[in-house]
Amino acid sequence: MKVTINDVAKHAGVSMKTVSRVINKEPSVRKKTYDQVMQAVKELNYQPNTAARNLAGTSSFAIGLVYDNPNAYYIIDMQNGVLSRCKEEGYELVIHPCNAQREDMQAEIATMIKRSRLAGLVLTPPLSEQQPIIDMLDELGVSYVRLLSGHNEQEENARNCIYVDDFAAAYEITEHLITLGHKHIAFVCGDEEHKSTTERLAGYKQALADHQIACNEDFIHKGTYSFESGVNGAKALLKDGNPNQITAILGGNDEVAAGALFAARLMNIEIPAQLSISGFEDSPFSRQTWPKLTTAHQANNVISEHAARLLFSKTRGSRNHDKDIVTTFTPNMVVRESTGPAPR
Amino acid sequence: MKVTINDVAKHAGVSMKTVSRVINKEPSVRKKTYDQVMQAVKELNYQPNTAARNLAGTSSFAIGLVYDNPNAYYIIDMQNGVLSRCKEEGYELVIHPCNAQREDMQAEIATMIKRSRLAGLVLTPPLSEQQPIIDMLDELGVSYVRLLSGHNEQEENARNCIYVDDFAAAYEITEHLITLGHKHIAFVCGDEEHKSTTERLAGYKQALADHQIACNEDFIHKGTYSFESGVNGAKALLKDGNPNQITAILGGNDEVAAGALFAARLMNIEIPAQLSISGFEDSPFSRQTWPKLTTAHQANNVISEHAARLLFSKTRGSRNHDKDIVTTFTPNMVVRESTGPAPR
DNA sequence: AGTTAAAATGACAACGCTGTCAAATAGCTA
DNA sequence: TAGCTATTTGACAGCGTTGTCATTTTAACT
Repeated sequence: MKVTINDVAKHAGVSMKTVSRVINKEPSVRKKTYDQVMQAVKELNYQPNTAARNLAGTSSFAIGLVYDNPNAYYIIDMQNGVLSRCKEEGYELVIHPCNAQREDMQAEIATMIKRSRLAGLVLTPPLSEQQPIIDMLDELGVSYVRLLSGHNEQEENARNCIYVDDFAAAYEITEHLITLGHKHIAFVCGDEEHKSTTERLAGYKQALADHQIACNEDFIHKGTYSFESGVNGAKALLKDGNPNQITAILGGNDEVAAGALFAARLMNIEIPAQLSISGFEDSPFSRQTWPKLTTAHQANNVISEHAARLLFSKTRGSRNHDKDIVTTFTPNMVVRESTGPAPR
Repeated sequence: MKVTINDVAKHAGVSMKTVSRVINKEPSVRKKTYDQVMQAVKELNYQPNTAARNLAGTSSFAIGLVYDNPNAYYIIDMQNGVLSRCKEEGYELVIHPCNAQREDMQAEIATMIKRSRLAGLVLTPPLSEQQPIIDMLDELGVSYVRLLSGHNEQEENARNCIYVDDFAAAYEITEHLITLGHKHIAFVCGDEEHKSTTERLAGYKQALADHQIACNEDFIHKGTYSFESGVNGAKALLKDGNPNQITAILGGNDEVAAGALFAARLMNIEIPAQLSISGFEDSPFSRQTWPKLTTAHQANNVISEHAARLLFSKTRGSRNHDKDIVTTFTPNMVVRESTGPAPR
């Protein structure tokens, strides 16, 4: 029933170690030997025991995905991307949702790493932005890859980062609205402490500046990345009969935009005839509102797959070529029905 | 740096085996000894090595979550529920998304079980409904828990099932609509092969029957559990000026309902003034539409936590008491703004 | 105090694999 | 063909736990 490496070795007429070499794709195994072993593996339907490999080997065959993010779509995409890479490499994925608020979060992560002897970690925002965590990981000597908002700064410490250029995306969307004739464009920010918020806001401001549109601080509403925040933000911006004559709202993400859409509906405002609204991220969500959201497509599963790729390239003896790993992703604008020409 | 069980043993002045007993909460350890060991564990900050435990022990410290479901909210909730239980028990969770379409799915699952020597499996619908998979698991001798639509039938093989009573929930929602005066109530089904579809449809029919309302097969639209299907379903049901005078639509789930909402909007139908729409599952989604959806709340994280609980109660020497494990959950109706009195 | 059963603890060999290092073989050159 | 190096293979000892079973300690009796 249970097939061990020893069985395979006997069946192929070689030593256990040679089988091990084949399994691990180590070099210096003659083609003929390799084939013999593979044949035996197939015939016996041998499955290497992960626990034993983890225990005996230098590094384990598991990586971790750590997140503190309430957005289900985001997480699932991230997870799937990393998972697909793991499958490819024969690694296991240990997922670890956590709460940045909690005091013991760091200790918890450290515990997990030790217990599972993780080979590496993929960190998603906003955790990836927290220096204390990074410091702890460095101290523990675990390799990790951070998903960050921004663009590759060519810095030394950028080696283990994957960037999403939110600045560029926000710039593009804002410019799109400007081209449509909008002059009073508001922005409902996501969580202040997320770097994506800063980046998106900066892109928005830059686009305004480049088109000689003064940036009115009243047009910027501070909020969080949630539907409710979108509702409140839009309500606040448009209250008292929209004195600022806002004709477009940029949502911090799709949920915020959906919230703004919701608020607009409550106020009997026609979208996009009277008000344009755009989102961010292109979650499935943005296709399930009415009207559908203009947004910036961010292929989270691809991004996270590359994160895992990068991690593996560092973990193992760089068998992978770093060359084909993209480290900066720029979301593309997707124009749908929620944005239109500015009303006059 | 690395603390082993041996270090703890020395520090506490006992044998390795005794430390092991403490770690595993085995009986027959004197309180005094127990305290000594725990103290040493704390002082040295000892973390048991999962790989070694998996290798040496009879069963491993990992369970698997297998799913084939595109619904991100559903998966995340399920995952979180199982994960919280795992954390409690010191287990790891191996997640395994898969595609029921693929030929090699079964082999893949078997491989995963063998590689990781999983202690058990949690199966979510629709995979949990597929007999071939169940047979394979039985053959492999792995313990598992199935999440199913239906109610506990007290059958022998129901021992490892957690039920969600979709029948009752559909009945409740339909009755709610009937009470509001609706007589022409349509149903947009989810995927035909999902048991939840059958159950929900049956509940709907039963409610109609109990209230002497004839069931018109034209009111039943076969579709899938997707937004698009909701759009298409509603369009089909209401086309040509709504000849059937449908005043309410029951969506197969929240996404379908949101799709119906979308379609209604396209047709300039007021919700709920002209048409009531209700969903199913109470995903975050249902609170982010306009108007918010009436739906049936299904606490997926609680449900899955109980699934894990049940699994652990079977896996280990029934240290857990089966008694406090709920095996049938009935979703509660949540009335929001998408349903209202029937127009006259 | 002496006997016996029950409870608590410990010694030691697995678990299935990989790292280390030594041995064997192959591929050269002279 | 001997002599040498580079390549390929194998023997064996761990990795950090737990299972088995023997041993010691405690408790509960005469």
